[in-house]
Order: sequence, then C-alpha cells, then structure tokens
Amino acid sequence: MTLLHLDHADTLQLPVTGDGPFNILHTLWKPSHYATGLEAHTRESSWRTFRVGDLTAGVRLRYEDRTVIADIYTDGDYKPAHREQLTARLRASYGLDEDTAAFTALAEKVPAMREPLAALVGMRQSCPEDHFEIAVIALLLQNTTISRTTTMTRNLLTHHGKLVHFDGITLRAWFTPAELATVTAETFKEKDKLGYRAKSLPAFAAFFANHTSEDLQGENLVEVFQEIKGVGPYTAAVMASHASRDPSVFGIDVWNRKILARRIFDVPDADPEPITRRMNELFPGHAGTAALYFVEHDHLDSPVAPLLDPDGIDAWNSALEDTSP
DNA sequence: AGCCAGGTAATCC
DNA sequence: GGATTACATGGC
Repeated sequence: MTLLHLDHADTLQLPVTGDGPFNILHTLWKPSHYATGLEAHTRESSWRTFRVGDLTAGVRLRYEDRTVIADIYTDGDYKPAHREQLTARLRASYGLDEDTAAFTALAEKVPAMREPLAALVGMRQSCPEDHFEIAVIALLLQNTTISRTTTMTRNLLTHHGKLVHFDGITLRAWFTPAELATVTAETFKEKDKLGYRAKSLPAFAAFFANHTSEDLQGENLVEVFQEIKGVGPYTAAVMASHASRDPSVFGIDVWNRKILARRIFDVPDADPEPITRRMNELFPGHAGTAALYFVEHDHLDSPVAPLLDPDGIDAWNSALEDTSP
C-alpha cells in the first residue's frame, strides 16, 4: 500500500490545567493496550495518527514543564480550523483538563488500590480514538482472543486505512465512516476475516457518517449507542467510558472481570453484578477510573505492546511498510 | 477434537 | 423477563 509522507505544519503547546499530578508516560501509553500500528511510544516521545475532518495528521508528543508539546504533521492544506480541532481533540484524548484529586482521595482509602495508585498516580484515561474508532476497536474485541483482534485490526487498517510516515516513524491511520461506507459486509468477512462481526461494521459506518462525536454530547450515550446493531452493553460502555470520558462507567468483559474479581474480592472470577456493585461502592462516581488503574497495574510488568527502544524504530518502520494490502 | 476467547441478537419458555 | 443458543475464526 502507498506510503503517505506528512510534512511538519504546526507545533502546539498544550498546558495541563487539570488539578493533581500528571503521569505523562502512562497517560499516553497503556500497558494493557494491544498493538494497532496507530501509535508508537518510547520513554521520551509518543507518535500517533489522527483523522480530523478531511485531514490526516501525524502527531509527535513530548512533555516538559507541565506542558504537552505536540508537533503536527499533515498531508495537505492546514487551516486555522484544523489547529482548533486538533487542539481540542488532543486535550480531550488525554484528559489534560481533568482533575485527579477526587479519584485519588477515594483511592487512598481502599487498600487494594494502594499499589496501583503508587505505580500510576497522575494517569488519565487515554482515548485518541473518536466514538466511531473506539466502537470499531470494541467490536473487534467481542468474544475473541487478542491475537485475532490484532489480526482483524491489521486487516481493516491495511485494506481500508492509510499508511503514513512523519518525523522518522511509520504508522497506520484510521479510515473515516464515509470511507468505510463504500465497503460491503462480504468484503469485511472474506477479505478482512471479521467473521460474524462483518455485518455490524456497515451499520457502524452508517451511524457515524450521520452522527459526529460533537452531536452526541449530552445524550444518554450508553442507551443511544445500543441502538446500533452490533453494539451491546459492553461496546456501549467502552464508548462511554473511553470516547465520552465518563469516569463512572466501565465495560465489563471476561478479561477485566477476572482482574477485578481478584483485586476486590481476592477470588479468580465473579459475576459481573457484584463486581459492578462493589466497584461503585468503593469508588462512587469513579468506578471507571478505578477499573482503569486496576487493569493497567495488572499489565505493568508484562505490557501487551511494550515501549519501543529508540534503536528499534527502523525495524518498526520496516515491519509496517512490508505489510502487503 | 473440543473448548474458549477483552459479546450480541434471536429465540426460546 | 430471564435463560439458552448460534454466530466466525484461530490458538492451545
């Protein structure tokens, strides 16, 4: 597939205004997140692609003096409106304006949260995906293994997304709902190997071609999202907790169910209802944030997609560029 | 071979 | 309503 070269267009200074400590490493890089090719992280820098309106952007992120510095690389006409959209998107994606004090106060009173808090304090939810993109991620996680989720993600992004190069790194970029709307369910099944999920994706593309993330502000999202075919309680909760950044919500699945059962009940597994009830008792209004801390702490020692060594970037680039369509 | 994966919708009683 | 069951695919 063609490699799109992006040129430097802007540098944004994004001060962290939220109250409390800010953990840049674990806000940008989550040890539990599987490899998508959409982002890469070293200890010093992160790279990530964004689709914003008609723009394809590559972003390199660094942090100093309580400010996130974002170097923006683009493929075309970069307008003032793009700067505004990207600024808002980056601030929201990494929770730069969100306080951590309320959660930290609750967390300090719960013995099971002591270690996760010590290791991760100042970490915010990260969700560079918009509602459409996070819905696709959650769809690909449904009832399958991470290995197959990774394969399906690679298939979709290779066949229907973009491959870009900027600031010395090669990354994949998402397709937009409009771009995906031209693809049939049969292609998703036969070519992208999505299995029974194939018929959900056209419904996702159609819904989000007509509803932007901005349109959805203020709705009861967990209910609204479930009107989309293929979106149930889990996918809707992932969308609300991640893209809508509702700190009280978390999607429960067989994976985090076991992690949370162990952390709060000291048992290998438990039913979703008592887990949800107990999480809400322990962390009222912040159960989603608490779940995030438990899950990321669980993966800290063996990350799903480890940090990149700066010497490994050439190999990273070759691996992505060699993927055939 | 058979079971299970970071679920959901359709179809039962 | 709540309790099954089919649904694609791949790894162990």
